[in-house]
Amino acid sequence: MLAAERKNLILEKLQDEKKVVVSELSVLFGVSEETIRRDLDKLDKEGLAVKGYGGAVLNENNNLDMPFHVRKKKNMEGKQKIAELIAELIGDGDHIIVDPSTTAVSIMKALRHKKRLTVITNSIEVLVELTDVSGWDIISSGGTLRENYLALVGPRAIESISSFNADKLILSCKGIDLKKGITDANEMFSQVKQAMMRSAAQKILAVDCTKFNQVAFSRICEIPEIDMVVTDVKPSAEWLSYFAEHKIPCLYGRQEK
Amino acid sequence: MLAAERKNLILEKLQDEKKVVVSELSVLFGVSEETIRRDLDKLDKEGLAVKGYGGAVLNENNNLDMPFHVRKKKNMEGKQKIAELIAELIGDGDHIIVDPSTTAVSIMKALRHKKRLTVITNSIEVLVELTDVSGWDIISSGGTLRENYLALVGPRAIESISSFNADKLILSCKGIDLKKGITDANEMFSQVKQAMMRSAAQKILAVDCTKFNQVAFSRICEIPEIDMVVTDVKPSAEWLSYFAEHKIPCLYGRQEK
DNA sequence: GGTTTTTGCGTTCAGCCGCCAGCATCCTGC
DNA sequence: GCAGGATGCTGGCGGCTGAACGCAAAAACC
Repeated sequence: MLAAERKNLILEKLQDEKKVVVSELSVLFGVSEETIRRDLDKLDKEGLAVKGYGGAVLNENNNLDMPFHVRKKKNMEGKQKIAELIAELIGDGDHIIVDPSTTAVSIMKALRHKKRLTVITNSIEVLVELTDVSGWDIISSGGTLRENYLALVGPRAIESISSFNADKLILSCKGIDLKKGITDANEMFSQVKQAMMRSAAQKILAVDCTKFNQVAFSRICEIPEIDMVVTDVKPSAEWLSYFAEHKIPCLYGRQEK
Repeated sequence: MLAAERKNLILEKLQDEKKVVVSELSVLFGVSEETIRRDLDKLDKEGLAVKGYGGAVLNENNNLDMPFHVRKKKNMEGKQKIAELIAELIGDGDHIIVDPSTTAVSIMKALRHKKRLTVITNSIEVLVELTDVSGWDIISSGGTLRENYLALVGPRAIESISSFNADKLILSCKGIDLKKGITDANEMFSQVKQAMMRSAAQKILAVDCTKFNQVAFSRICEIPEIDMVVTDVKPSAEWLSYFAEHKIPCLYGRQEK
């Protein structure tokens, strides 16, 4: 029995049972309790466990803030809430188009238990997220990789998306404004998104609260072209009356403003 | 027993059993423990294992730490060597087609300093690797995501690849055999690779030494259809004479057999 | 044949583990 | 609420085994 191996096994047990007891581990591995305590010390120092009296408990906190996805943390609960709402709108066997956004990735996580979905996307992150689901049809548009984005754009992307007819589009954007409509960071993206809108029967806009009253460079479409809006927090009265007036259903999570 | 071969076997054992013990490996391979330690050292440096007292345990961590599970595989120096050799064959401004493989990812790293390359690929990993290079044209074939692979396949992938005419193809495979030719794991992949061959003027096979005399399920092509072979270690006399006979240049790294 | 790489040997060094003593913490009974 | 016993923690010590290092021999490469 290797020291490192024992440490891994303790960690596994910890993850299964959320806690471990020094005395149990001692007899389980046939080593002294001091040794176990030293192992737990290390796990504690590595931030994987929290040592207490008589044993240790799992440090759950650590699973979420992985070193890399720092930027994705921005308004994670909001995106999570949106994802849950969207998941209720999608049925087994649906054909959906998804654009590139961190919200879209959250939505994919929330859709994992659905069956026989067909997903069409130009987002590399969405593809990566979906590599290990089974029974789905996952289609990547072709296209040119946009520098510093994990997204495919250009005429080839537009052309390939245009050849599909999907049930639903999950659309994201950089800004939504009463006067300027729905806008995105650049023309490449907005052109692809326009193609997506032409290829989907129902267009669902998934935006978190930070996008309201923002204007970005390139217009995707006017607001009434959207069939439904899903967001995390209740929009202002102004927005709600606008949506009501244009008969656009608007779903949102709990908390006010 | 080749050093690299031994290292690969250790890695396999490591992946099977999650841990290896220095003393065991020493008697298993009939080499001294220091030699084993040096091997484990390399595996540790490559991030594949974590060396500890008395042995090493598998490093599962790297599946999670990257934004996407870019799993590194065995024989990293071999792939590195191949990548360096390939880099010398590629000129600024070239149009190249790249298929999905870990070797291809290594090659992309080695090509980073080139200018104005056009890369056409169906590999998601290659796309991710290239998101932050500037001045290149990076084109993704469309297609269906193959479950558990980060690769696009199917008629759409084939169709879009067929619409290009590239200078060079960097081809990988699962097996190369004198009788059975060049083979890959499944039909989906080999069909796409055949399309790639039709779309490229020069076909360069990039394979590490472990692929020689291996036969996989689905044939990609006969060996003479390849224009050049690049590998990490000097192939056997049998292979060298075969290549000479068919006038296929063969580049390789240092060590014997 | 000269050079580079790989391997093995022997010495020195460092990490792992168990034991023990002293201290901190928890628990029970009153 | 508190006292005293029980249990667990900390730190030091020593034995042991594996690790690191330098050097030299051998193999392989050009």
